[in-house]
Amino acid sequence: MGRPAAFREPDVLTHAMMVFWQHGYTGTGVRDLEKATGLTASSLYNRFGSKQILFLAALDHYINKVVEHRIARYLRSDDPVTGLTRFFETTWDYIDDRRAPMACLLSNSALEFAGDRGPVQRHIRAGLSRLEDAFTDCLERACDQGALTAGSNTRFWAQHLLLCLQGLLVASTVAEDRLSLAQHTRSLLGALPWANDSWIKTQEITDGRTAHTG
Amino acid sequence: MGRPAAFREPDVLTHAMMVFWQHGYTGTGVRDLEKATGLTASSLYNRFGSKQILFLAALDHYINKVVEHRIARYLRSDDPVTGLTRFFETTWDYIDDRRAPMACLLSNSALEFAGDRGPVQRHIRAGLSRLEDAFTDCLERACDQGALTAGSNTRFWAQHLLLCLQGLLVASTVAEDRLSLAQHTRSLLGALPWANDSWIKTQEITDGRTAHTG
DNA sequence: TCCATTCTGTAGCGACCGTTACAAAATGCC
DNA sequence: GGCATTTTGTAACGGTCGCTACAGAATGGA
Repeated sequence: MGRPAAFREPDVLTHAMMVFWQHGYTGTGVRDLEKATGLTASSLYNRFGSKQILFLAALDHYINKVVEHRIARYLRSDDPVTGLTRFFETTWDYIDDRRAPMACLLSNSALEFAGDRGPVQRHIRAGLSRLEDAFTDCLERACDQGALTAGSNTRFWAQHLLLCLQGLLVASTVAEDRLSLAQHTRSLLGALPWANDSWIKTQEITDGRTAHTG
Repeated sequence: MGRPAAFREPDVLTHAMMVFWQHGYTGTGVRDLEKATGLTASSLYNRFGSKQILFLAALDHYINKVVEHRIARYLRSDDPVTGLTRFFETTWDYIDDRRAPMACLLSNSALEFAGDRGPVQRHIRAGLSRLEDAFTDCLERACDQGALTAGSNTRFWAQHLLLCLQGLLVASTVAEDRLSLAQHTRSLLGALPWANDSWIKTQEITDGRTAHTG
């Protein structure tokens, strides 16, 4: 009972997420959140209690929507190798759109709350773990298909990919050309324990050359 | 002529740098800068003109002192391979000291000013270029010594190391154990085009095992 | 219809933001 | 000692910060 809310919470979280993504936690004011969501501070506080809690909800929303969507689309695709490659390649798809948020809300928040030991860090870690698990699954399937050498430590390499991904995200915010990003992505993926020359073959299919060795 | 300043600018920049490093640009208030430097806002504004300009000066100070010091100590050491390894390994030296600033002022600022196209991004790029050049030099010398395969694209691999370093820095802010950081550092460096088994040999000297393949 | 409950809009709280005006203090030069 | 010049400390500016008190609006249940 009581007066029904005039908004749908997922929409509010999506808008809040975008603002936090673009301007960071500290850089986002409650007035910005009012504009982005179309709600008044009253409603926001009535529903979420504080800016910090709203931020945590937006973080979770990011994990459940953005991250999970990319996992489902690329890392769980039928072809794990191509999916993995596409996952990385699409990381900087919006790099030229200055109005689009940059990099990844998780990485951005990780650095902004670097000294923190509170709930924010815990939520970030949860999101990164989800990615790590998805990478592991993907690599497991690549193993099963014989693309990776049998018995590879998929958990380790998943962590490794996650670490490299974060580097790629930071680099993408200062990169002046996207070509070099693509080349470095090849290198990162090339470091995995590929079986035979399955990696090279995949690369030849994708664009017909390997760029950097010489 | 005129009244002499009661401070040495390098000291002021060092203190300002530390605060920005820990709390970011937006997260640092002028009152924080007053406390950290021991100066009043009057003096700060009289000398630097604005918080933004002071930040840029602190960024340059970081590049000229912190980054340059690490370059000189590790990347220009007599043994380029060991130097490179130590450079990475010492990245998370202060990870357990909660009062120490986290990660790297350049990476932190890169993400905080991700959407920016102004002077901040230019200063960051300048600092990263300095690192890239130092990596290139270091790899060149590794080539000359026969540790890397002759004719390797050192510029590319330097950029690659820079990218991986940034990933390592982000990861170090959320890492719960430093052991895995060390293992991933081995992987990152192991992806370089080492000649023969010079890399393996170096690793055996350092700690007697390679951790993750299995 | 009246009530309890929940949500919304207005208006404003005290605190802090980056910045500045202004006068006193400290120097070199005459 | 005066004077021009620069730095320093005090005090405060208008604006924004996160947040909230409060009254009105909208519901379901009695």
